[in-house]
Amino acid sequence: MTDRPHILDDLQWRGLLAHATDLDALRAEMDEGPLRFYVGFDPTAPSLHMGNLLQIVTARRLQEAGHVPFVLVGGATGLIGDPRESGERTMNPVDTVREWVARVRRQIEPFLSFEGDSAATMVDNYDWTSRMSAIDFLRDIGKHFPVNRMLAREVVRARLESGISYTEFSYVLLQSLDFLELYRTHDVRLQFGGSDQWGNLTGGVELIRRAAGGRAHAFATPLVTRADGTKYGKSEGGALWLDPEMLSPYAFYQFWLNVEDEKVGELLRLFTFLPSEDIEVLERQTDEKPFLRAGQRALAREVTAFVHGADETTRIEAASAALFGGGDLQALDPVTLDAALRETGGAELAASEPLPTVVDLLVSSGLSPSRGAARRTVAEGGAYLNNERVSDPEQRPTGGDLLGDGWLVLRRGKKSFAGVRLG
RNA sequence: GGCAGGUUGUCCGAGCGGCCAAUGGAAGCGGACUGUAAAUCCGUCGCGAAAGCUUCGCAGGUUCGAAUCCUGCACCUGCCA
Repeated sequence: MTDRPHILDDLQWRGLLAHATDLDALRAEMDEGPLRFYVGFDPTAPSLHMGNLLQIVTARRLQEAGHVPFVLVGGATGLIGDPRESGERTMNPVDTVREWVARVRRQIEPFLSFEGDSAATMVDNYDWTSRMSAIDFLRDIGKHFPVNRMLAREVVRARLESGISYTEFSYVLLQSLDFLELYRTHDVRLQFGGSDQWGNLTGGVELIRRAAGGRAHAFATPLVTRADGTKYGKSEGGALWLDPEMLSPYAFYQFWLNVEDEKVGELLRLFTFLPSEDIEVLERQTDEKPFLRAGQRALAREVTAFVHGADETTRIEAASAALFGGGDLQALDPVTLDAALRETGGAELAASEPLPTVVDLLVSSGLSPSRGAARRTVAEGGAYLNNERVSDPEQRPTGGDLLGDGWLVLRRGKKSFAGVRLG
């Protein structure tokens, strides 16, 4: 191992410390030896997404620096719901939450090491929360939370007008209880999370101080936004899911590849494990020759490889090169073409005579949500068959249009490809 | 429990008996310019080839005709108890 910077300096340099409790004190504790830390994920969906990925990557950085992760999946908190400004959440059915807990656990496992000196531990707050009686909860936990302070929290204040249930209002107590529990049973002394969690994080630190007379630490990672300040993490058709069933690795890669120039450096720092020297070189390249998209390429490669694996990433890069290379699709060898179109997704149709119209193909490939939308796309000049613009919605490909072993390459707009295979 | 106000398309938000598939904004989508970037400009934006069909919290009703009026129900907000 080369002489790496101190983990806190690295996190700082990467811009991961948006808020933090006393960093000098935290550093002193870290320097005494491995520190046990925790980060939690509530099962609010069947898959984790970009925002959670930042926490996972951060946990991994800390683990690689020798500290010991406790990953909490919120089987209990997921049943309650963290208040958000947009309004009261609909409570998810118990069975659904239980299933999501299992899925999220499985999803996290590959990203951390569960063996060796700094082996991670997976915990579920349902284990201790469900056993607690309402009396104990109110006496032992509730007593430490002044309501006037709770009311002063930003989310809560935002919700006082529109309304907030007691259920969501109590959320911070549960998350604070988690920290206290892990502090007591496993000597966990650091929690981090997204900056929207800052109130919940400090709630736990405060509770440990009041209830156990202990000292704990917390830091929050920044909210990742687009250059114009709007929220990130949207890809075509929804959130940037980590589950390959919910968002294809190809689409995941494309998301990172299309990041704005202004954000490349920031995202490289936050999400990749590249050393600072490499990132600085990429930042300079992006600045001087943005059209080469060196930063975006590295970012997309690194993050996709972390989430979906190096082999898959190599295939995606080859697919992207084939489809966006500007070359003649006819000239591509069938194996490359076949591999590329498998990455983009699409459809497999039974060969029929005559072949379906372009409109039908756009719909069956998933590129257009309805036939009306597909017709519109054609009318707007945004439909392409084998990279040639189509002007007649009723146009039907012929046998001569089939590439490789029976593929048609559909494209909507500049960058949405889909392969339709007739077999 | 009482009184008042609210529930409109992905979101915000107009409409208050026919001219409403429903003004406007945002998001989305397509085109132009570029670098598979941003910004900008233009177009588009329920389903259907069309006839037409389904939408304005839910269920009924009045009317030739309802998002618009009436009744009941659900949920939300405020004031009172």
